[in-house]
Amino acid sequence: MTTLFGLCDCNNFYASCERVFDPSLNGKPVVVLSNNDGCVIARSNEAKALGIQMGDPFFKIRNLVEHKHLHAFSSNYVLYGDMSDRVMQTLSLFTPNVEVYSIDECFLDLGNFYDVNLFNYAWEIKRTVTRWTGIPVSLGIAPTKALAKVANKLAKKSAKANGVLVLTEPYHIEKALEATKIEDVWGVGRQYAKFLKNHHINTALDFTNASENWIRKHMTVVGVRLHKELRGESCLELDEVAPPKKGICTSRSFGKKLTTFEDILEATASYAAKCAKKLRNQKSCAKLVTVFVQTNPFSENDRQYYNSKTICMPVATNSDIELIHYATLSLKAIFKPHYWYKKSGVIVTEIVPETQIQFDLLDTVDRDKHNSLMKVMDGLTDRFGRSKVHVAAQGISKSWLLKSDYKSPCYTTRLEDMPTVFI
DNA sequence: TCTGGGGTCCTAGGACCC
DNA sequence: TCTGGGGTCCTAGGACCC
Repeated sequence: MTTLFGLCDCNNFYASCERVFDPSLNGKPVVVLSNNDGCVIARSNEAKALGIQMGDPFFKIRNLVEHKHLHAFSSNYVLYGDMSDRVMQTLSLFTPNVEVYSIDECFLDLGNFYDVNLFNYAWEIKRTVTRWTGIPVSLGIAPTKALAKVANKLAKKSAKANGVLVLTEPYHIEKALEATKIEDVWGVGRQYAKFLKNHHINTALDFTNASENWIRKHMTVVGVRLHKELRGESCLELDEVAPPKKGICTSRSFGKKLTTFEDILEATASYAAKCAKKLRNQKSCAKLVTVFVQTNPFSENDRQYYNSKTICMPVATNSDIELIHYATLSLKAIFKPHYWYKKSGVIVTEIVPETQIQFDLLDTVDRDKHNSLMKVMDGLTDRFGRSKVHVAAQGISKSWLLKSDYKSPCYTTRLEDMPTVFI
């Protein structure tokens, strides 16, 4: 069977989302910042042209806001998630089999489309997505996922391709591999790129010409899979249904350095509640909860500390109340006074479906009561917005809150102005 | 002053068992 | 004191992705 994959990805996705709702930003340099307005995580083409790099700390480029009319936005994930759904829904009209690979990327199974004019079809997809959602996209089509990635990258880079590239002819595939630097290949990160270049493998084409045994020896079976994929042998299938997550993590840097147990507990309790909500969304429970804390590694004058503690809970749970309880115990075990803390996080693992929980004979928790309480809380959250109802440990001072000074309005959602309720 | 967050997969090595 | 092979499970660490 001959395989054929499309990879559609949104150009400069977060920056494009901000533009959809404020067209006056078109043609101007735009960046979107990470949580806490820490560093740059998305750039419009104009921002790239100013020399701004992915991951640049915002404080180092802040001067460009004034001097180069740079527009900077705090990240607004609710908006981006919503726009992502619209793009994915539009794409799924063009083939029944799609894999949402990330918030801004989607693989399309085009295995049944060999007899249509792929070039025209690709353009139809691109035009429709842009017309219906306002988000510009690029589309690469090729016989394997890794080659579709190559095609997508060139589609974006080449002025001639202008956002669409179909790679089905061996000659075109070879030319594309030759034009792709090894560090730009999907699955080749910084370490492998350095290693491969030391062995005179500078392009994707060089990589396909290396021996499989040599690659297995130095890059494990993952490298071998990539080798096959780039040579046109499809090894990676389309994963239409996302498998349930094996671990869920919520962690943030604080808006400022914290030192008291109470402040850090408030933040950590909130992260525990977020993990519980993520678990409920995927209808599962977790048995292990890990809490970590750390100081700011960039503050060279501060004494540094990192520690984590994992607790195995008696029964797997997805209740805010229980997770906060055990997260608190974990935090108590690792918290040390007189440090300036910058970040904490909660990780839940050993995740099982809600319906397959091992109960404990000595369990004293009224689980039915917890479950119905969580249902009520989720219902209120859905109606009135996030953080309107929560467990008291999450506190009201919120001195740990993230900085988010440049956030755009919630264009696609509306949060009612309701008072916060504690339980 | 100010440097993100959330994931996956693979391997090597140690502990332990028969 | 010396001697073997094979299996499983767990963990830490390293690589990668967006």
